[in-house]
Amino acid sequence: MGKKKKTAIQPTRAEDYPEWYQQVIRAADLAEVSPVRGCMVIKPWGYAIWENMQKVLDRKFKETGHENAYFPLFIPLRFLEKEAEHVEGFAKECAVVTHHRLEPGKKGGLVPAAPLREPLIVRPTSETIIGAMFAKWIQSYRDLPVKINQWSNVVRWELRTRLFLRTTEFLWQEGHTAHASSEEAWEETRQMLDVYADVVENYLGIPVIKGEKPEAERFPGAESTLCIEAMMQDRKALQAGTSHFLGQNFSRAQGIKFQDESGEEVYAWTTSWGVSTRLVGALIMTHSDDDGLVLPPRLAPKHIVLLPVLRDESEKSEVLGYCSRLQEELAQVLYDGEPVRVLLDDRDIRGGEKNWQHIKKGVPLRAEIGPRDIAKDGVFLGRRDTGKRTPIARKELVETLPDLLEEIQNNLFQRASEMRAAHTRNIDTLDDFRDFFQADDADDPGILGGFALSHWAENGVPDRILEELKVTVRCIPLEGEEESGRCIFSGAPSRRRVVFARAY
RNA sequence: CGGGGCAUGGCGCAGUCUGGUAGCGCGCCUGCUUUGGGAGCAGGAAGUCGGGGGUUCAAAUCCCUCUGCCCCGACCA
Repeated sequence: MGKKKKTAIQPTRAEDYPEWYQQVIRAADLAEVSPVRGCMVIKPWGYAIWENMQKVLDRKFKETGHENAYFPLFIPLRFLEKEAEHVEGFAKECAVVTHHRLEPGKKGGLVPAAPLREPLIVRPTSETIIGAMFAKWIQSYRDLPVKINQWSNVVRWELRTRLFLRTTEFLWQEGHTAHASSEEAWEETRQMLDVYADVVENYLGIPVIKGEKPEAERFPGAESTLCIEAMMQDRKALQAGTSHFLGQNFSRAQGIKFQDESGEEVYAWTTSWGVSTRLVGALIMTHSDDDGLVLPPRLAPKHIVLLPVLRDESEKSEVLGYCSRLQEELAQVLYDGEPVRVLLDDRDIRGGEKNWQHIKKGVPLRAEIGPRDIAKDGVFLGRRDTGKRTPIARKELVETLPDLLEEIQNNLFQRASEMRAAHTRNIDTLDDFRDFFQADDADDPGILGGFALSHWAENGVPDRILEELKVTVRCIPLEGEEESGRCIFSGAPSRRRVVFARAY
């Protein structure tokens, strides 16, 4: 009997994936549930990851001509009522503010007093309030396009929450733009999807499929919803970002109109697009292993942690001196256009314990530095992605650090791509489809399927087999070759395969 | 909103059926010994047992009631 290898996270992914996810978050100290229903507290290590995402996204928004602004948290009820589909889509999950004062209650405590004349909705998304402002700002075709982004929090009263993936309040950015023509708005919608795909693939290291949502999954009020879909390690799909072409639906509802070059009054074409702290969840579920979080270097709050090996007092000052000189030296090195982020962890706790903490937090590189290493003017370097640990000379470390970090970055993307490829199949019959999503897999109990690429024709009728298997159409891919075939459910003609999966 | 469960030191739990001095593991603090992959031993701090009411000589335990949370379903970035 071989002893089971001890993992830092228990249970393992194979044993209980949802519980593993929670434990990774706890072990990496990313976030925890708050005393407030459905809301999380994002702790410094988790927030630093989000800040790094924000930084790169914000830069790309500005490079594509967008400006940041800020709109109110509260939306008057009547604003939301203007777009019928939109109201219906969000009505069930809104937090509503009905009072503006607290008074001592008769039985003690405090009770709401002073009802508001009109209830205020805590924004679930800001199309309506931003649209109302756009209507004021836009009069002439010369005022267009208007391209605004807002970094904010939103509230959706979800019935079931999971840290980062779905919480009552979450952080996100929402882009809102208005254009003079349909073509230009479409171009914007598509451009921002490309920006998202770029950031998610090249910074988060998560391969995505760009696609369009089928009608049933569209954003309420949108004419088209584009999305990027990623496969998590339990082979479920996670929607990582969306970009909506809103047509003239919202501009009609909110009176966003302008005079065109011929003097005619016409409605603007609008878009909206967003990504949220859910990306942190995607990051966790894509790269982490049974020892905890694994971070892609481009987003890691720290690239390398220096771990002094302190055996006794006499060596302490020499070791710490070497470490802080190395810290300064490494901080001069540039990676991804910025100084390498080095942490010197000189806390007075045991070396093994300390080492494991950084493994669980996903720091890409760990350098153990003791008298033996210093004698050779080097460090003992551990890679989080591969688990390899080897001695390396200080000079070589300093010279190759950017390449090494980039290699880790690429390796993670590569690994995730291979994982996705291994669980993506073309499927052409109903039997195969059913097997794919429900056959027993001895290697991964409870983890089934993946992405099934099958022909499908949208007919508005929910399919019983899909409901039974809990599978949905994740997207109709935008890229890749068309191929004529027949819908595996209805037999109706189809021009391309779509992505089916279980989803978060 | 339907169905099921739970509430006991910071975290995870036992104890409740059968009422009788508040327990365990982890974590935390102190000391000694250790130290190149999650240390060992010894000592210590920390709980009005979710709130309110009742039964009883006596309630974490029995009864009533309220509140909160979790799981399954519906909703869902």
